[in-house]
Amino acid sequence: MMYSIGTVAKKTGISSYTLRYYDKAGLTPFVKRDAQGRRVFNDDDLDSLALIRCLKQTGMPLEDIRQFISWCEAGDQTLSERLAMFETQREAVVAQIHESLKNLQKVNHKIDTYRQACQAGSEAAVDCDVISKRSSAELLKQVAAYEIKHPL
Amino acid sequence: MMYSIGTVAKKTGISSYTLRYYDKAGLTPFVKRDAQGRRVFNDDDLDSLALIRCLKQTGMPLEDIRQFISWCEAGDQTLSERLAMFETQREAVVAQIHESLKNLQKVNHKIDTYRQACQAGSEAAVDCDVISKRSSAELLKQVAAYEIKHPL
DNA sequence: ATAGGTCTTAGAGCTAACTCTAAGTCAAGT
DNA sequence: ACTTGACTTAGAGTTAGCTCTAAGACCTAT
Repeated sequence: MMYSIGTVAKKTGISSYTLRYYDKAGLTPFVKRDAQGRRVFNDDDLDSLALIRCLKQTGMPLEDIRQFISWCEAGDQTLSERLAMFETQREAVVAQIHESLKNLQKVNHKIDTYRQACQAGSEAAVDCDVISKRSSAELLKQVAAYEIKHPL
Repeated sequence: MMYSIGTVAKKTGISSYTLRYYDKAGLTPFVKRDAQGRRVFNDDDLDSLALIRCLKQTGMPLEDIRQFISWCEAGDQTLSERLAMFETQREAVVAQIHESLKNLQKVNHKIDTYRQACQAGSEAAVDCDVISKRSSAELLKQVAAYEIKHPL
């Protein structure tokens, strides 16, 4: 299947402005053009866009993504660089999740104390601001519960 | 204990430029001044900074954090707004973790295939690009393993 | 008393990642 | 034939969140 930039924008939620910006930045050198010079996306291109979005979401700057794409274009002699990149990026994602779990813990604790404060009608009544340290296991269970409601 | 802006910068890793920027933006109206007009931070202020950082990390814009802080300054009649804010923010954090788990899954899969490709010396040999869907439970186990190495 | 360090302010500059504008091409529909 | 609409380009503008500069005040140690 072939898709125009507008169609891809709708399908992916990435605006056509942004898609052109990515193209100019060298993130999508694989996108072909038609006789009129307009971009024509195929299904592989959509997969690549999904990967670009994934990398971006993990906090990778566009410049690094561009590097990765150019390794892909270069072929098999860059396989180990690409593997190393993803291994580094895995560390980043796991650390990110770790950070988020800490933030979740803090937010949960705030919810606990504000619930009590709302009941009491006053903040002063509940100022034992010691974190009721929920275990990591409990936090993971909480995420897992969300997970069950909204599967991957 | 009292701390100068420079000391707080070192303690928190937030630059003094940024601390002044936050102050100008209304995020830290609680910070007192000395006779010379210099900012003086106490331990409560450090706690508030930690909370500000937490909210920022969960993706909340500074403007919303400013709103929250001004609710805090306003006292008990804003308790329910603050509770509602944290409840919303919890949803955001959980969704964030959910996104990160999806990204982790994708990155893991890439690592799997690039390992095989590196072995084979060629990408073409491994192009069965079907995601070897790891269960969410497995992903959570992976995070939990990290968790054990680097406890909260 | 003078140099160094830390602070103050207002405001300019920077970066990443868009986001949009202007001017123009092209093809399809009425 | 002509309008509509989607596309093209180069390049300007925007936003958030810093990051720094310049000019000056003040305290402390030599």
